[in-house]
Amino acid sequence: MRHVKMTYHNKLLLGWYDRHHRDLPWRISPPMAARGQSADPYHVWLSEVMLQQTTVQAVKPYFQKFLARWPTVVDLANAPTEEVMAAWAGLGYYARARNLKKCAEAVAADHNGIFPDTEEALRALPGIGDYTSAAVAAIAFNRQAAVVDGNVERVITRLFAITDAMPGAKPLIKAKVAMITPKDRPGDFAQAMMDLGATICTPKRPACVLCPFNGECLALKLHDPEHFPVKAAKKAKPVRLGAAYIALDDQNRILLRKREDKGLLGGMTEVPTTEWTSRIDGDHTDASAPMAADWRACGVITHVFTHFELRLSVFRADNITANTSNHGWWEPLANLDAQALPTVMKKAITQAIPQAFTPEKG
DNA sequence: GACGCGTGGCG
DNA sequence: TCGCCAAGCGT
Repeated sequence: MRHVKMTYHNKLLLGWYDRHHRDLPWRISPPMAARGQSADPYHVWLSEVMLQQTTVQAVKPYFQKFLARWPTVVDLANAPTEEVMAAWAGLGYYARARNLKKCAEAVAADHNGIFPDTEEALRALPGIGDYTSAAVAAIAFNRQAAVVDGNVERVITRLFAITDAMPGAKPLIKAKVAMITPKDRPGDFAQAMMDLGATICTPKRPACVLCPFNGECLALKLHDPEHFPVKAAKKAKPVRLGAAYIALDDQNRILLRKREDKGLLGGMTEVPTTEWTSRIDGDHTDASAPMAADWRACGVITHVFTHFELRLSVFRADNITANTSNHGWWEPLANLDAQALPTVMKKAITQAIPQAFTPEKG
């Protein structure tokens, strides 16, 4: 009885998916899929890592850029880490880029440049967790893996009206997904569930009237789909303060440094800053600057990270004698676009030098 | 299990 | 305006 019901779910969902197929750069065309082709594992893996906690819109240009520059996983494995970090700059969660490089190196060195085709073997690679291993196994290798991301969690908790709070409900959700994942077209099933969550079963104001499950959904029967999934209240975001120093020499070069490989913005490039503390220690001007100079205040920029809000006072000084710094390097302003500068650093530099960066096109 | 970890878009 | 949050992973 239950098996018959779930088969019905699959038909509803895959029917909807075939009618609403989204043309994304990492997917193969429906005619190719109909011929039994699967997407390139390298493309699937690269897109899935980029899509971790990141919107399709933001990922598209980065995916195209990476694929054009490093057409195969071996090309990526052989690339200089600094170039990979610079190409990732702006996309966020930079540990993903560090692990992306490590994963490519592992595939090249330990798997002959060929991605392993099982969920378990994929799960052992750097940066590949429960979600990504299942997604790559299902989408690239046609494995019957239970793919659970934030979209699927939302769809499943609504479909079955699961009232257990997150993240405690994850095992139950995984079990439900495993129960309804078909042996036939598991990759399409996974992508259909995620597309449904992204376009119909949205966090706010879901379009239930258009949903293929609207005759089955228990949360809709309760007239409260927005109530699912149940989540615990979040903590308040603390504020941290600091100062950033835009140092320019007489050749129009700016002083840059590389951050430690671990932690916040790990491995990325920055301008000199003070520590980011919960209160102002000293006046955050000349005393905390990287060198003595005629520092001029340029205003304050605010940047919100995952777990705190940062307010940076920006200072600028010109015509500095370059050898007065004993760490970092002096980079011509014309080369700023090619640096591994995270968005918060671009904001600080732009505050002091409005025309520092070339606007992105497309 | 809880926390650290970016960014940009949207209502 | 501003809080929410998006195809999670590592520790």
